Amino acid sequence: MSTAEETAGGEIEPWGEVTPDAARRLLVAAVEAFAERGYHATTTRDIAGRAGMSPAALYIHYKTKEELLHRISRIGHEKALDILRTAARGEGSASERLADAVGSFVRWHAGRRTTARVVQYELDALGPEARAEIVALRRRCDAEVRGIIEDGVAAGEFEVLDLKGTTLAVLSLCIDVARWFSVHGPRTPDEVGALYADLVLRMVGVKRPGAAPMQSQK
Amino acid sequence: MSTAEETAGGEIEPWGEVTPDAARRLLVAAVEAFAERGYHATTTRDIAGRAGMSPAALYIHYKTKEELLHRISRIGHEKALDILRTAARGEGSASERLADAVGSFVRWHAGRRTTARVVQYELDALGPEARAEIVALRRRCDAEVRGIIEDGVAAGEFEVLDLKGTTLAVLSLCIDVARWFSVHGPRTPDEVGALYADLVLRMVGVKRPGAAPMQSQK
DNA sequence: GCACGCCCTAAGCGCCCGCTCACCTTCGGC
DNA sequence: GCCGAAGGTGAGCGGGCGCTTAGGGCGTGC
Repeated sequence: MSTAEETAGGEIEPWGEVTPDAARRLLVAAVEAFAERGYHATTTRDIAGRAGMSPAALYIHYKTKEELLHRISRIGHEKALDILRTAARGEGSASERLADAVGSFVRWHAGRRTTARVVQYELDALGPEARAEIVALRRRCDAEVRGIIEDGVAAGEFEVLDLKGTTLAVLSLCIDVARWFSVHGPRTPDEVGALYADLVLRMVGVKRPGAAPMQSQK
Repeated sequence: MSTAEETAGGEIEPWGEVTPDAARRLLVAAVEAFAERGYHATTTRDIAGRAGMSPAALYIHYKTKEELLHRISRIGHEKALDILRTAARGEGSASERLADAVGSFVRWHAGRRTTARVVQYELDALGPEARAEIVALRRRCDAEVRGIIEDGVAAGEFEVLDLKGTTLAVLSLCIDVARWFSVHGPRTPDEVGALYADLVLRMVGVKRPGAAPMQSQK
């Protein structure tokens, strides 16, 4: 694999699946620009400039500016769904799987904040068809989390009054990390993940969430 | 007061303080447009059109499009701060005040979703000075919530491991309501407020949050 | 009854947007 | 060494943007 699929942390290199190289550089530039300024405030000239190309080069690899956003959104949502699905289908109790899901989901939103910001907050800039495709992926994310909580209720581990509302709140809490998290802030993605896993276990009524929590880094 | 300061619910009519009438209509139109499409995707022609005026009329009352956003943001944040301050300085235990703060804050984000969306998500479109002013208001909101949680910890009602992190998460949870809430959805603002008050009490470690919860409307 | 000041409009300026087009370079295959 | 495809560039088009300006109704004071 010449495109460096694996990083030191064992994580798959993001955007590794996008080829050729020029198309990937444009896409990465677009993610940065969209995250900083928002889709509508970003110009195609800015994207091309960040990728070290002329404005016209963008249109060799992408039909429109919206196609860039669509591709980013789909890849990002597939990654998010993958994270939640892996945690949901893992071994362990519902409490462990929920903590794992929230922890890794939050780590992704904090660590890959630029991508997450675009993925979670620029949805409305897509046209109706593209939007519908992405919304379907989001519903599958919701179903994964709801499944874990249902398991916990069935097993008597959790105590929730409103299954759908609680699921919505848990996902909402995680997603909003992309809005406020800053690399210059006092917390690492791991720390936020651990904090949020604990908070979510409390939300679903686990008695002693701190008994064997995910370890904070410091 | 000829401008209908009070509504049936006893709530102050929003934007009642904005005069003259034409300026208020333009501001309300801008709130709707910004909430629907985002600040950058909204044109001054669209705002003026919604207010039933020509594009030039906007500039009689506002110097720039950004001044509209600034005014909306300041008024909205002052309202949000007022809601939290009222709850924080009320009577009752820390649990009751926290439930009250979260409940009313969430009701505002759901019931006045268009305003809240602009206020919470279009901050980055402001210039540096205006942005700094709004950020200061946000910090005061944070301080109000943190104060209640501190009180609860001191009184032995709450059990939190990370005061600042928990405060951040509580506010984040409430704010994100503006992103997902829909008037076409199955929940009323009151119901979401009650649900969230319960979830937040659980997050801070209150043992039996449902013992005397805020009543749902139905 | 008429001059004045307050709102508002029609028209349009200068700019920059998304996107296109004609042309140029590079490079592997034979 | 020539050729065509792939991938790039410079210039620029049509249009919509934020905002300005000259001037028109119209209620009000006297």
